[in-house]
Amino acid sequence: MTERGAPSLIDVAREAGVSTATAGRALGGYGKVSQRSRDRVADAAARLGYRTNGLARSMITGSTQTLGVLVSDVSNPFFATALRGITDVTQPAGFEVLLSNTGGDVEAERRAMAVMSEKRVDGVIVAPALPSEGAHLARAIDVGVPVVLLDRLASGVPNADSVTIDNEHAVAEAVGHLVELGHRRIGVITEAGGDLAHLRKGNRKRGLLPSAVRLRGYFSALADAGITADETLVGAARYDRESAYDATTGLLDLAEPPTALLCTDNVLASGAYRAAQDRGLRMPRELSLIGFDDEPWTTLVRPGLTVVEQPTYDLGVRAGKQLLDRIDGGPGRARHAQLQAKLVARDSTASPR
Amino acid sequence: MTERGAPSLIDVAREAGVSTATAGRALGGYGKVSQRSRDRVADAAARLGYRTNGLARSMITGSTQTLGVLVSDVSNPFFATALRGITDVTQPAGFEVLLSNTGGDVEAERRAMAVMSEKRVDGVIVAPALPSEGAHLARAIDVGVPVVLLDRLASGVPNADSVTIDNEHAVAEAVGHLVELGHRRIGVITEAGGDLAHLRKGNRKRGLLPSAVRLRGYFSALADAGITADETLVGAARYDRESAYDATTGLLDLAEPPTALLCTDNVLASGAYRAAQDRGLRMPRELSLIGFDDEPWTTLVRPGLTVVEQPTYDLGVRAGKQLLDRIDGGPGRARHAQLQAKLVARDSTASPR
DNA sequence: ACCCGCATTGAGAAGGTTCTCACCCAACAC
DNA sequence: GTGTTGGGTGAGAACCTTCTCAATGCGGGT
Repeated sequence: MTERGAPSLIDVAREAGVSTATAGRALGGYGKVSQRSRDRVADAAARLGYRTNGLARSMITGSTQTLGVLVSDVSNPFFATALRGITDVTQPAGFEVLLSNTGGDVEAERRAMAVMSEKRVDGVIVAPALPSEGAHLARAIDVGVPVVLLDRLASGVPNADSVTIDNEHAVAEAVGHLVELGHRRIGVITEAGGDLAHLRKGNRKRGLLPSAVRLRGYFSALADAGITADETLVGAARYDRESAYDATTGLLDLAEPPTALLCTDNVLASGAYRAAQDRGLRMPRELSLIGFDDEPWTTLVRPGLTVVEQPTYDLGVRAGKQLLDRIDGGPGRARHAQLQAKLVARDSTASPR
Repeated sequence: MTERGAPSLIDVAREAGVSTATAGRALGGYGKVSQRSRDRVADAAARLGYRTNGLARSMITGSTQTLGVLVSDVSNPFFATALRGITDVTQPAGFEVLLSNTGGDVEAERRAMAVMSEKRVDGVIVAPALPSEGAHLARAIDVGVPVVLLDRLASGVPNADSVTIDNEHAVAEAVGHLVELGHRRIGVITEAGGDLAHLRKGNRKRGLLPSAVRLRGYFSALADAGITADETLVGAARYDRESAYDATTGLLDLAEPPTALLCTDNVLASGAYRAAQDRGLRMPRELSLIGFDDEPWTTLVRPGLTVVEQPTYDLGVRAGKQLLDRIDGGPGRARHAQLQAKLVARDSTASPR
């Protein structure tokens, strides 16, 4: 049926009766070719079913027209949406996306980075699994692969561009909203556990997951409002709904439970929402709840969930654009873009009783 | 800073004092190399910061260890989840995924397929945007690129493997559930418009979108239950929530409105749910509603939505496995896997008043 | 008749790896 | 001593394109 071994430029050239140089020029759209030759080559190529060998081309041109994207989980709506933003801006520019799922494992991320590098991608967008570890990213930049950080700043990677959300401001707005409504006991459900004292002291943003930045933003927003933070109101959860459910239940069981709850993430928010529902708590009268990141369900649910809406799609778009710019412009001073989230007040927040 | 032009195998060989052949063997893990040579080469490579050039390797081995994935929208949870299934099974096997968003446009899909082909991917998984058009897929198979169809069967591609959901059975179960509860006027909200008479007559599955297959399943399930279908109960919508909202409102405005509603998709289901809520209809007492495809919100909402749960993640896993098998085993008779969906009864369905 | 400029073309190198094949040398059997 | 194995090695081809550079043909000016 089909001859194994696709026809090469040499075959096309022979069929058209020209040299491979001319055939290449005609098909590749570079250099000068007479109309006559162009036609004959095009004919021959069509006849043989010729497909350019991108590998050979990339080898000589030094460009693969391919970008690497490294995220921990594509099935997470946040990353899926950002990814869509990336492809929407890079595909029209002629770039394809090589996707890698790191599953949140730094070692996997390191390997993936090496593979990207071997495959000679023209650049990489990465949401570092563990922002404290950036050595492998720095190495990539050293060998000439542009890197754009997405959603989180890794430490030890001074030359990487970044596109992130202004989490501190976002949380400040959310806390401000609650304070304005009259809340004083404001709890938080967060994925970021660990040493709270240490977290509250530091002020660097590099090396922290967004949830940690948000948690710190929560503390400083409380301070700004003149409220002394109560660390028992910090509900630490793993990154899943059930865990958030339990953490929420824990806070509501306190002798003096919070009158409002801020979730640093949408997955956690769904768990918290559920916990409040199951307890028969009337939102917003008996509990105010704020989620992070907008999603379809937040408007479907009764009461509708007040959320901090992240410009997730734009995050991807900006990262894609930034990478294209960097590929085009070559190395230089790193650029850091920070997008603003905005509070969308719905019916899950109100003044406490 | 960094010397432009990465070190090549030649450099490593010189540094290690061996031939390029030996250096290649040591680093590539093929052929025989003495321990002594292996060590010296490894040292030299580390010293120079050598990275294998995957392009050159692929050119000679004929394998890129890369798979193409073509979907209409990665940000759609369905595709995002399936994609996760794909990567989870193909990455451990040493394959990377080249992703392309077709946006549901056949022309874009055609172009993407050409690019994949030029980049010499080892195989492709595709959810055809327009199942009636399969010529470009058939062409890929002809030139030796294995193709696995995901979620929908394209016509004119006899040699492609496929992994799909048994939509007919899934819908039959949903309709059966409603009939059993006593419903006779069962409406449907669907993305598949067009010629109903023609659709009801045919019985091929190729060339139809899942929503069309489901709509046909709806008709035959009604027939099986001895209910004569009323085509005014078919609410045709575009593929978005607002349109589903309107279609639902339309059905509920009928002189004899349906007592139960089946949605052929989760996006449509969210619109329908909203419409019922806004009308003040008490579910399930005044209206029973069934969605398609499970998602977090369906359990968050009150009443919880009864759904037909698709094994979306598994769909991806199976497609990935099938493609690996095909790459491994070479061409042969096409294999078609069909996964079963299952009805998950929650609180949005009950007997009509 | 001669030379110049211009448009087009072709031969061959380059890009970096793996594969083929011949060769070397030590070890071992007869 | 000769023949035979076999591990280890290296030279060079092969993969397929783009790039470089020299060469060709031709019209027009002198």
